[in-house]
Amino acid sequence: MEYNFRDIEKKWQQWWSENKVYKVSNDSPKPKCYVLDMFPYPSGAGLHVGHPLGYIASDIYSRYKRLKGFNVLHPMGYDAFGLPAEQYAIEHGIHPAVSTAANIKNFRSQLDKIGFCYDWDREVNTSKPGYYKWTQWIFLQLFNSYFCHTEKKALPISKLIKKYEEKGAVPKTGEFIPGKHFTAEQWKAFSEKEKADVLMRRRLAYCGYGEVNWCEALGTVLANDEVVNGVSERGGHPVVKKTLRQWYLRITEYADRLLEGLDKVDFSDAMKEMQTNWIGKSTGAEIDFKLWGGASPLPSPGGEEISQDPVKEKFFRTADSGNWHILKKYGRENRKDPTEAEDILWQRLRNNQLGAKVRRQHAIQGYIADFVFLEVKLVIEVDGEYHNEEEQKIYDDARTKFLNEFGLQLLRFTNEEVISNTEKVINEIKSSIEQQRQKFKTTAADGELSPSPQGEGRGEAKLRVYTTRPDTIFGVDFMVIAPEHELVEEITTDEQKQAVDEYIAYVKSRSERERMAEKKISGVFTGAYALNPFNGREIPIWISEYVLAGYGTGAIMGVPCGDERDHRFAKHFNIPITNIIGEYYTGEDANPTYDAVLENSDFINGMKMKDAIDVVVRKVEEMGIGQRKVNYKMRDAAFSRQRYWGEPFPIVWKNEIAYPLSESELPVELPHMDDLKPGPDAQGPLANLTEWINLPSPSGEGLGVRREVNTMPGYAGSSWYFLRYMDPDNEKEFCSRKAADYWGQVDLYIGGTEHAVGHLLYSRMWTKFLFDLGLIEHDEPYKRLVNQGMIQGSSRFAYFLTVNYSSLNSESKSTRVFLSKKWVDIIESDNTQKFISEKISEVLGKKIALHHVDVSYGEKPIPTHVDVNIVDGVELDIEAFKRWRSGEYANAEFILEDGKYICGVETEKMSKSKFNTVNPDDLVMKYGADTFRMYEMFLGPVEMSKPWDTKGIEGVHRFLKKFWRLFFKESNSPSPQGEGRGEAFLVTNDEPTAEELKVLHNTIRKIESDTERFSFNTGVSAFMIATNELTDLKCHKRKILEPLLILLAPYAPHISEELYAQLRNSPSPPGEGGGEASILNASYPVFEDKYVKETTKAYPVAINGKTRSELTLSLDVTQEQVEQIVLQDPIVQKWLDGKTPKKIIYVKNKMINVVI
RNA sequence: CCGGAUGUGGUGAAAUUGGUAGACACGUCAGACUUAGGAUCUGAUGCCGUAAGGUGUGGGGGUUCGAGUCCCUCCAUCCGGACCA
Repeated sequence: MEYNFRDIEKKWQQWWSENKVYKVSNDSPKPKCYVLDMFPYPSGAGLHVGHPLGYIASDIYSRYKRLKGFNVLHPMGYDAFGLPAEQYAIEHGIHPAVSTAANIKNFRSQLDKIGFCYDWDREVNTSKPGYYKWTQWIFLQLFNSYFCHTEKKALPISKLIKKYEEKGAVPKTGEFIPGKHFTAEQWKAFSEKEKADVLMRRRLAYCGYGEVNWCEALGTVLANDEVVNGVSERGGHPVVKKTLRQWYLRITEYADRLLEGLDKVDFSDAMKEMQTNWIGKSTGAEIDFKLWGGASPLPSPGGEEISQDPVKEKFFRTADSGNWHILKKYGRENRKDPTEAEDILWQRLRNNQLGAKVRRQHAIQGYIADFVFLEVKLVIEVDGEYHNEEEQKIYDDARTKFLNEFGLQLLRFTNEEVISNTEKVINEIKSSIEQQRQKFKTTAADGELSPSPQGEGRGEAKLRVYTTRPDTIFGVDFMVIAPEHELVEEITTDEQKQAVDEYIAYVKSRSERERMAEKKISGVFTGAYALNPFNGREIPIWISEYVLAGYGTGAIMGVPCGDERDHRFAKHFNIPITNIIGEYYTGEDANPTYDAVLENSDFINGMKMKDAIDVVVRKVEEMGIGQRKVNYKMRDAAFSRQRYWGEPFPIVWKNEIAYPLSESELPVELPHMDDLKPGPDAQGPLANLTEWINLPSPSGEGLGVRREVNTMPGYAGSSWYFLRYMDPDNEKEFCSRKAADYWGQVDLYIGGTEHAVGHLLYSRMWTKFLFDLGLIEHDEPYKRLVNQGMIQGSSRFAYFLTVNYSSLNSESKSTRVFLSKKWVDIIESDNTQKFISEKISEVLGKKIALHHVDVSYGEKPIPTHVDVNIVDGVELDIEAFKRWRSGEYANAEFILEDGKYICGVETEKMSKSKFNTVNPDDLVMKYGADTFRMYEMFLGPVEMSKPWDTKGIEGVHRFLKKFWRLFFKESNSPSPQGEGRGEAFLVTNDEPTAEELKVLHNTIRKIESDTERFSFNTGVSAFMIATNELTDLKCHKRKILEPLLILLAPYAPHISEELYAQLRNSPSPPGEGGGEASILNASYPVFEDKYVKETTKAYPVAINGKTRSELTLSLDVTQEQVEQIVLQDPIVQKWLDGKTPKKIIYVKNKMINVVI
């Protein structure tokens, strides 16, 4: 009887499905085991052979654990929301719901063919309301929670409100900063809007502002990888950064716990390192540097006294050289100090008292305004008595003009006005704010939440940097600020303005990715200087894209002798380098050492760098110019997308305040839309659905309640799906506590490293959050993580030259001539084109009498991808190639080698466009699922990336056939169908020999340990070895084959199930309820040491480390005995050549080495 | 650029703790059986060499009786870098 895998696999897949053999119960006396594959996105391209790699590994493991007596949860489902479906809809007019459903259907049918043991009754789909209701529900919990820094966990926001009502938000130590801190009384006086804004600063899901890649031409926001060289991938339109209101998850609050949690999980060190780096915790200090105008003092015009305050000095110097009166202005200010009037006004304006945030003494384009409401562009000036002075008037007018040019409204009061008629002044300011607000249609929320790296409520002109190396403070030779830094505009001098503007424009056109990937050093000098607070040294301030706005303060101090990037920067721009680390710095390369003894470093001279760090930080804190600071590279996770195909937010807006919907209003279903074009003002498509957006006001006031139109990102649904599998149909909860407690953590999670920092961190955070709320009992979702390698494509290339020729009786023609690889290599190396040209003439000449042939000399053969499915190894199926691509190459000519066309080979990413994808369906059809599964495993270690080559699959298929022949004699003559086993069945009930038992038990040990440690490739090879050995021994004994079959069942379930049934003398599947007859419920064979014990060992005998001989010795020989035996060995004697060995090394059970 | 990983025959790979490098397969070559072979079986196969032998795990250096494995250094390739999932 032959191994008819098609019938066998079909039969058993059907039987498994009909009998629901993979259905898993949440209630079992067996120990539980949760094996999970990373959530697949059902892409339109379907599965290629790379995808199932991890699924097969986890399937083998699941089946293995089941045989070992575990209740195994092994589910599968779909991360069905996502950008590709939306993009497909825009391009092809197919609704995402439709294409996604079709993709899922295809996906499922592909999976089914491979014979996985998923419990399909637990399938989940993130785009179904029954699922995303709970995604929205969890979002609401995040929205309604804050992170308590004392308890280091999430708590309900109601607790925070209570705290504010009772105690306000006052600092335990340090100064009370208006705008940041407030008293309980102030809290109570806040408007609803103000309260909402304050709370928004703490919610775990919050609204803020963020930059996106905006493409005006496409009217849409683009993903980073949709932007190439500053233009959109589709269409090549320009892309710029645009600031939009966005939702965020405050994952940064969990940074420390995400780091600590890594100690509790079994992830690879590489994975832990990647997450650690991503979180990027660093300890350092923030240090303020005062701004300074320039290196050499300008001659003092008119004998005016020059300010001693470098801050103000700076603005004098950066002004137009003709503006000598500005000096006067700052001279005046310098004398003035905060006036009584200013103080009065400040007390009335600060802290949002007029519904807008105010800054005092804030620098704008080289001017320092007394008060500025940035959000409404309103400037308040309080003047002394000297505004009648002629020149001051000129200046004031010029200034007003200037401010107007920048769209700033200026309001001017005298000191007396403010002091004597404060209310009037306040009212005037109030109405101006209103006017301005109308004018700009901005909201209070805009200004409130815009980042303010300068510190709240204080407009002093200083540059705050973050550094992890405060010890290098005296090695600072320049400052670098991010191009987006708030100070850029303010500090840039007129001379440098053009250069800076050009540079900013250049940076704006680049993606963050490109900025970080850029090798070339770029930057521009602002013209401004900062002062080193310790020695007063002037430090030039530069702008460069290698400093990112989002990290630290968006400004760094450049220490070229100690930092590689700073060093390159200094070299490139010829900035002199200060050496503070003596001979540690060679002048060639930076040395980031911590061990050097500091030089040129004032009060820390002679100190070791690592010791100096603390000294400097303390000094900085003492001086009040900065503080110790822990920083994280990780940023809060952007949680909204300007897209259609995602979860709608359960949020409505009223008067610019976000209100959560109640649980009873969930799910907020995604409304149907036919046209998915973007909404106005960079909003997502949902913004076009007026009737959906606008809701009647709950209090009956009519209009004004609008739905949130953003949708959630792809990782929303996938951040908690592992919990839904535990209780997929629960309509009352996202997952019952009972189910969550029963299944607990995922015991084994398999997926690619591409999720290392995205999905894995988010889902870990959500788990911690749900844990904080007391909804689940684990705060780490995945106990053990295995990363599968990527299967790359092995592309095949054909090479052609375009040849022009003419025959004697017709006009000239042009044709493509494909050259086999050999000729291509010859052309590339020897340049023997004449030879090739003759070949071409020869080929063409067979058909027509040639008159003239013209090969474009100097042109190399052009490689073109060939579909790997029409190439056998490297040999091209020319006939198939001619039919390929609707006959594009039907008329091409071929120059062969040995009658074959040999293709070139290159390893690339597997993708349709490279014609190197291999569909598992085809392989399953040709060789069967069992062969396919085992071959995928046989390719190499699961964790390793490797190129796919279908060639080797034959070997695995041969193995299964050989294995089959241990049970059945394959007859050459076809036997009548349905006859079942007859005399062809070879299995006997004879007692096995010691040798046979040794083979079996060696295999049990090997397979068990290999499966346990995911070494499936060596596992497959162990099956091959066992089968080869048993074939040699002509072993057909039940007592050997049945345990072997159980070992094989996780790897090749179909053939095992069939042979198991045959062994049980039941040629057809057991009937209903006959589950115990299935191999799935067999018990795993137990390894017994006694069958594999050895008494002797063939030792390699090495002379000076080189193996020269072999001696078989008993395992219990002593060193003396070994020396004696070894010295008598003729080969050893030959190598000794009469000499006495210096030493004989004998390692029991390993080797013997004779040292001469 | 930053971070991670990987480099072993013609190919995929094995060598679990520093101890016989290349198991198991693919491919290739030779042979057997056969009307036939893209079936099956047998043998050979890292490289140089008729052989003895030499040489060999990306390159260079080191530790060791002994290094694919440990250390230093250089190089190459692949993956990820926050709106692809």
